[in-house]
Amino acid sequence: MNIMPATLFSALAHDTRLRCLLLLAAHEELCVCELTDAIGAAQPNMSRHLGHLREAGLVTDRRQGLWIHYRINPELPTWVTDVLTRTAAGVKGSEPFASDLTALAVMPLRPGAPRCA
Amino acid sequence: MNIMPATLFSALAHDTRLRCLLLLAAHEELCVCELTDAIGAAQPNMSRHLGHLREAGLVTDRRQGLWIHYRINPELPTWVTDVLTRTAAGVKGSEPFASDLTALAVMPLRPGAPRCA
DNA sequence: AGAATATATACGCTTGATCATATATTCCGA
DNA sequence: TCGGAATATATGATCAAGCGTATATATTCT
Repeated sequence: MNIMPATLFSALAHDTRLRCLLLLAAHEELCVCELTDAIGAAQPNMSRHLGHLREAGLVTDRRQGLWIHYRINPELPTWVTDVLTRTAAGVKGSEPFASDLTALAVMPLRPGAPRCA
Repeated sequence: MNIMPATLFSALAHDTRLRCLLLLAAHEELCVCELTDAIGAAQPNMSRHLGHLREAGLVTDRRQGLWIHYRINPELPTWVTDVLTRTAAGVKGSEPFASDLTALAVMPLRPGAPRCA
């Protein structure tokens, strides 16, 4: 698995995408509706940003019924996951990243429940 | 010293700027002509990219006579320098970053000598 | 089959990034 | 004080990023 620095950093350069990645770094796997709800983004925007991350090779997707679950690409080179880890540590407790985690935690209907939010 | 993730990653998202930062990470302090020569960029472009890095707070500049020396801002939060260190380790030996270091090493007239390249 | 839900894509638009060229500024040396 | 070198900035053209709206696709449920 190879990734160009410009590809990585361009992907991280938009807050919506970085917020997605940090949520995924904390939760292993999340579906689009969870990310959309936690971040409060419009659905088409979230879809496009996730597509961006997918094309950059940073995340992988898995369809399960109606939902598509995203996770951080497990084949990323270690330096890339290191960058993500350090960034997560650096922004820990600051907005909007902190709110994203709590918003996800209090989200009422998450997949696995009969109906998604 | 504070820096927003989007600011950092936008700055790193362009190869010319990343190459400058990695050169600076390896050499403590470099003047514009050294960076321009090592990377092979057009002078106005280099100036604008350095201005971008300066406005982002990633580098500081110091004027010494004719030359302006740049260095990585020593007041950066640790997570930012961590990101830079990990990135440098990740791209070590790959192009164009490897060539930049050798190009700088063989540069004939570097400041301190009577005339810059 | 048809309705409902989750996700993705297409289109038009606005905004911002990058570059090439030209010009300005700052400083050195004669 | 004048000329030239190093660096910065302005300008205009081009191109990609991002967004809102609308629409398409896929899957499940009835």
